[in-house]
Amino acid sequence: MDKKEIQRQRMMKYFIEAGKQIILEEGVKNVTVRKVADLAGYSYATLYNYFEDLSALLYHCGVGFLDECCEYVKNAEKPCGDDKQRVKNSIMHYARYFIQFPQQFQLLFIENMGSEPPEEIASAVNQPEVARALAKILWDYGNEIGLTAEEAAMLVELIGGYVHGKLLFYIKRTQDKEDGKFLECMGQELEYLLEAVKRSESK
Amino acid sequence: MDKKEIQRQRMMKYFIEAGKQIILEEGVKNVTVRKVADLAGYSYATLYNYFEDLSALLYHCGVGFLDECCEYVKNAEKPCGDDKQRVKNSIMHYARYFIQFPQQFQLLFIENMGSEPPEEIASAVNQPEVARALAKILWDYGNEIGLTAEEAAMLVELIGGYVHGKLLFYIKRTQDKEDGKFLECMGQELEYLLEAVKRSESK
DNA sequence: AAGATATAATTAACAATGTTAATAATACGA
DNA sequence: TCGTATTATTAACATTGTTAATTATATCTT
Repeated sequence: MDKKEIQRQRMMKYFIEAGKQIILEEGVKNVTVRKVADLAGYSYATLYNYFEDLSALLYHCGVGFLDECCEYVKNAEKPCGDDKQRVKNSIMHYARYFIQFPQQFQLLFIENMGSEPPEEIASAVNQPEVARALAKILWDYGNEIGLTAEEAAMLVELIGGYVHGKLLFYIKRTQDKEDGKFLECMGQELEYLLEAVKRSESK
Repeated sequence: MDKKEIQRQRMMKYFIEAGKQIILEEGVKNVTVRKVADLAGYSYATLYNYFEDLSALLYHCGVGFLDECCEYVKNAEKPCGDDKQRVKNSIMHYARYFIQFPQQFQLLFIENMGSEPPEEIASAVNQPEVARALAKILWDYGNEIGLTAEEAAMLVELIGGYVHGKLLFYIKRTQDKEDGKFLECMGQELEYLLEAVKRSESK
């Protein structure tokens, strides 16, 4: 009965894996219907039996990468250090992931898909688990140091905006390759912000 | 002698104006060599006598928009209010410009040109006047409230990252149209950050 | 001023792209 | 085993950026 569904899922996975591989090796803008189908072992038109269009396939690739990113961040949680350092470390690992895989930032935050994500993965795309997890970590920290709910929410927005803005600049700059320096600066700036917020609270 | 140069500049302007118009009316990704040339009153191949390729034309459009943005921000400077409010207002106007003209943010910060900017406008693209102006305003403010040079530099990075990150999210969300709410939140968040930094300084 | 030459503009053409329609192959049920 | 429904493939189309070949225009020399 849902034998068909199993087969369909499997086919989709073949195309998605091919797409992810090309994204990693050649970049998002080099993903082409024919290349993906070739790599998956099918003809280009076959792809359209499983995906509305190319952007639907790319959204599915994005979900896959988001899962990997989420796991990457979770695995990096070290219990050592004080609360502020733990929070900072989680955010830094999130950034580190995209420094390591710039194409995924390109896909998830920069590339214009030209159409909405497929319904079945819309929430995974628009409210990614990793984003919610980081927001929660930050929110809890805010509460711990005595921020009001509004202040904690603003802190989440401030840091979320800051991290993605910096990453946007980093990814677009083709020449800057000194990852270490970039992450080092980001660490200092996060440290400064978190410390300022904390000290401002205990005025 | 440089009669030729004058003519060349004029021709370039025709194409650039056509490009800017299409960007405003149909968006960056709908700019096409043939459309631009049509609107400028020439054949598509003629464009290549004046621009290396399409992305060179787009860079020139970007410079034009950056100039307009710079003027927009400068004209919005109101002398009323305290230092913090003046600084906040400048940043808000910068953001307001891109809320009003999302296509320009798309062009300047999101779109992947696929090649480096033409040499003669590389600095205007990479270190835009408006960015330097805003950085200076913020830096001066940091000094006024007693920050060290390093701290002031970090504040510039924090706010620059934050603003562009938030704009990135706003521009990519196709459905959210409530500009007022977005700018209102940004105002509150900037206020909170600036206040936190100030209070943290006068510990 | 007239012909020769350099410069600029246009048309024709190409390869690559996403996408769809027509066609071939395959699987499945009676 | 035959007929039908499903799935895969090939052919085709319109657009895209870009270049080569060709035509028109301006400039210079005598």
